[in-house]
Amino acid sequence: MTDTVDDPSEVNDYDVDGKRKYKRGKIRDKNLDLILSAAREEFVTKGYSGASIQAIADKAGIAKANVHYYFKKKSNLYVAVLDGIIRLWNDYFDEINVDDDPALVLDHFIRQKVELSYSHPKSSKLFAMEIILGAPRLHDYMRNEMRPFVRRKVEVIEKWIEQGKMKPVDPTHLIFLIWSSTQHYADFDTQVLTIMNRAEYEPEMIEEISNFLSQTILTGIGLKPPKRK
Amino acid sequence: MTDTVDDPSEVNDYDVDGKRKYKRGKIRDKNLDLILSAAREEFVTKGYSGASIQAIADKAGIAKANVHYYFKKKSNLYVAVLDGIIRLWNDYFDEINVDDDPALVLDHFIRQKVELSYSHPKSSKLFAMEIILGAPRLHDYMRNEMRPFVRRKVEVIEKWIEQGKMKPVDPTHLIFLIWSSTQHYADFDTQVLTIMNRAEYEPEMIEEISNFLSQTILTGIGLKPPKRK
DNA sequence: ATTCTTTCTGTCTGTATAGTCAGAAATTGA
DNA sequence: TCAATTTCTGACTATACAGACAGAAAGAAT
Repeated sequence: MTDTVDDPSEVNDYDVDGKRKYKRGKIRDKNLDLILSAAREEFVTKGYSGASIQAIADKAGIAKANVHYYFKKKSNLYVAVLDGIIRLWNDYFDEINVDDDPALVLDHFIRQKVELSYSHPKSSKLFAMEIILGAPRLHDYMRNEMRPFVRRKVEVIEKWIEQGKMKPVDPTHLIFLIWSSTQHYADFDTQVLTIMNRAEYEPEMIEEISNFLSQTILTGIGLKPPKRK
Repeated sequence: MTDTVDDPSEVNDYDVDGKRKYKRGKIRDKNLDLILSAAREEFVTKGYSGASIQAIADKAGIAKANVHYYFKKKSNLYVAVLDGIIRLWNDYFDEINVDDDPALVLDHFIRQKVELSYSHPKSSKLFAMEIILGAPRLHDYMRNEMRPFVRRKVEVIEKWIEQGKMKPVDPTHLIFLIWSSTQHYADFDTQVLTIMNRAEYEPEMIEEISNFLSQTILTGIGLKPPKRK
């Protein structure tokens, strides 16, 4: 886990031999957890500037000064929250390779992303907000992680096309299409639900959405959507 | 035009007979313009809370107190900006009807939305941010304008399906798919450009994007994309 | 029991910022 | 020219908030 304190040298869990100097207490972990999830909630409903440490502290049931004990500056807390989101994202990213069946892989990818939007809408929104604002804190991540990730997928898709497994389409735009259409249901849930006249998503809707997107996109690029029972 | 001041009765352009009491000056119009576009810029890069009236005033070349003369409260200015965006949106929404050719209409709709994302990225972003934050100021608009708009389109698409003009797909999700995939290029431009390793969009890219989306989506719902020369 | 470390908190400070206000300056209309 | 109206501004107020800090409380290790 990335250090959550400002200056890692200030509170260092490990000595020079890599052995623990002290047991990282349950207290610390519990509080970090409380603070991080309160922060996620606060940041996503108010935006970075609109969020207040006091509100986060209240939500977490912790004194404001104690939040500052764990995270010296607001921006550190924010980065820590984003960090968690990126880790979550990466866990879901799995690699694909040339021998795989495009239809199966893309179907799985789409369903996975819809699922993620459904299970972690707040994370999706926070990530979206950060990018809309110009991603000042995510530039490195995007250059160093996102771009290579996309490039690897693009290469595989290009091979598939060479092998005649699918119609020649621009793989990058295909990935954008999948990202945008799936994340839409998390990021714009307010709009989606208002228009569909619902209070919240139901599992059947998620199934419906996945089916529609998988069907439409796969067909759109000349693949036969895999059968679902 | 909607009144931009807080209490419309305070500064009223019209007397009881509906005749102008005084000519609305060029000064006023010019300044409203300056302020609104500075505000759009500021809000979209900082978010609502992060934006400061001072910064907006500076950008507009107007004293802060004078900004408050035109817009008594920050939130009024913000709403005025959103108002402008919605008006712009509505101008682009054109009605469709049963006799139209689905492929032509949807192709046109997609290209129109990509074009709008390209020409007004900031408006798109601001709108997106507001919805992500839960659309506290847009609930009415969505219930009263957006939902009926979607419903009208949905009805037409359903008729098309009955007439066998296209595959049976859920029209609402189709509209979401078009919205999300097109707006993505405006809202997430930072991500898109970083991944594509470009500094900014070029007209050819816009053409490329439109072609890809129109091709893929139309094919996906069983329509033959119209020929382009 | 003693000492060391971590955890916690009340209080304080400085700063950024929305919004007010009284009156000056400019513009317009007669 | 004069009076009415709009436009503009500097100075001020109130408030919300991030962050600092010193020291108290709790916990762990010996």
